[in-house]
Amino acid sequence: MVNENEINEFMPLREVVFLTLRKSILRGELLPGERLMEISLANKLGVSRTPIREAIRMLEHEGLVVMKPRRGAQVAKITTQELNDVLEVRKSLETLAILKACERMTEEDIAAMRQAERRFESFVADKDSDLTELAEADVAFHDTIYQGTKNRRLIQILANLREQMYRFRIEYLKDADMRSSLVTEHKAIIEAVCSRDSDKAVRYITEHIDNQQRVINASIEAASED
Amino acid sequence: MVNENEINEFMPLREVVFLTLRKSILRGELLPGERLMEISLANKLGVSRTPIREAIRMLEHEGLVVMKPRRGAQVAKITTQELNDVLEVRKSLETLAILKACERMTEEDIAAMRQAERRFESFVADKDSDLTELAEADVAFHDTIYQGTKNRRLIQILANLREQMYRFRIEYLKDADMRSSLVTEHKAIIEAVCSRDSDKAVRYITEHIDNQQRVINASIEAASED
DNA sequence: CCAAATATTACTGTATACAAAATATTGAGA
DNA sequence: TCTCAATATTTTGTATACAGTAATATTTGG
Repeated sequence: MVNENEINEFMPLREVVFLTLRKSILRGELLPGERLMEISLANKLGVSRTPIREAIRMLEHEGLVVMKPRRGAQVAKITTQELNDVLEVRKSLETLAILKACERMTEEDIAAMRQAERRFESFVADKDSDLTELAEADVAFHDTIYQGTKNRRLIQILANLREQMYRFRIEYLKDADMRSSLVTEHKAIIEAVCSRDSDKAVRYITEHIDNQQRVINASIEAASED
Repeated sequence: MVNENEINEFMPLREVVFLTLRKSILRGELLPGERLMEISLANKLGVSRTPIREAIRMLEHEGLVVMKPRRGAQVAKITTQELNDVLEVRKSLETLAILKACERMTEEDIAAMRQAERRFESFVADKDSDLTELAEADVAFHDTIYQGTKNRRLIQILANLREQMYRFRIEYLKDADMRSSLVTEHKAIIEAVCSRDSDKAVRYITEHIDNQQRVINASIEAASED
């Protein structure tokens, strides 16, 4: 939709601001509830209020910020309820995605998926790789599946739902055991897709998401005890 | 998300402009490919360019307009491919919705659903009722199911997907036979939900969407022959 | 009369200015 | 010292101004 992510010099400032603010929110640099004040943001980023406001409109529509009437924007708070709502939808759409991927992935698509998995695996093997790299490699792997569905709308919605959970994805990547079991799960998914075995693929992806859900809920429980 | 739809006088102009433009696009008054020029829109709506631009940012993020670099916004074109992409996702999420509705709808929710259906039925019976009323009553019926899921994210995404197809929904309501079969389908869905029979409910809702898909694709075929 | 070069126009992208509203602050009186 | 009102400050919402670029019209040479 908006996002092709190549920051070239012809990209409008609003896009740059949008990407910058979104990254800050998803990485937790801007905390939930924090106010986004236009003038200070404008000063910090060295632009005027106009592109700041337009970026906020985009973030608002994506659900990452909420507008308080006459009080401006603040970073959206995520409740356990909302997170589980997202996961419920996501599980359904991930299932649809893997089904369609089984039907529609070409040999090249499958090669790209294997390639992405190998990359993720190498980051897991490397003890020095940081969480951001790891998370990106995981995203890239799942993206190859999404792309395999050939359904642009599905790709877009899934990418969006994933972003809503970025902060929590980081959590479950901290655990080394979790990482290696992710590799196992990825490989099972790949094999199922390769043999076009949609029943198996659905089973594995469901398990994959369920595992994530468990870890995320546990980490929220832990966090709410602070 | 953005949309609580009560146009009160404290609503920012950007919201009013956003809702106005969206309605125009969905009702086909602004045609696909048509350019949205800021100054003329500003003059027409009696506001300055600022709220127009912010509304365009929201529409852009919703996918209803696309930005051509340095050429501004134009109404997004919908291809058959895109429409079928939307329908594929929608079928999956409608299925999820009816499942969760079976689990979670309260007696009041079910009463509201029956009520909405009766209203739709009376519009169908009335030969004078216009298509817009009919479409709204149909929307209201399905909304009661969405609300029954208690999943705000799901409600929001389904509402959004439905909007993408507004133009085509009108098509299949033109046929009187179609309308009465809609009533039958609605009733079947209600009974399944009432008895918490999720298998049956899923079967009926799938059929419901499949019927829509058939009619819409037929109407697009017909239209593309112009 | 046609084509290329140039001038003009129109529109976007960005910055800034101004008004109204909300919030914070100050000060007077009890 | 506390409370409440008046004032100041901050911040949003909207309008407008200005610059740069792409599209279009115009002119000029062949």
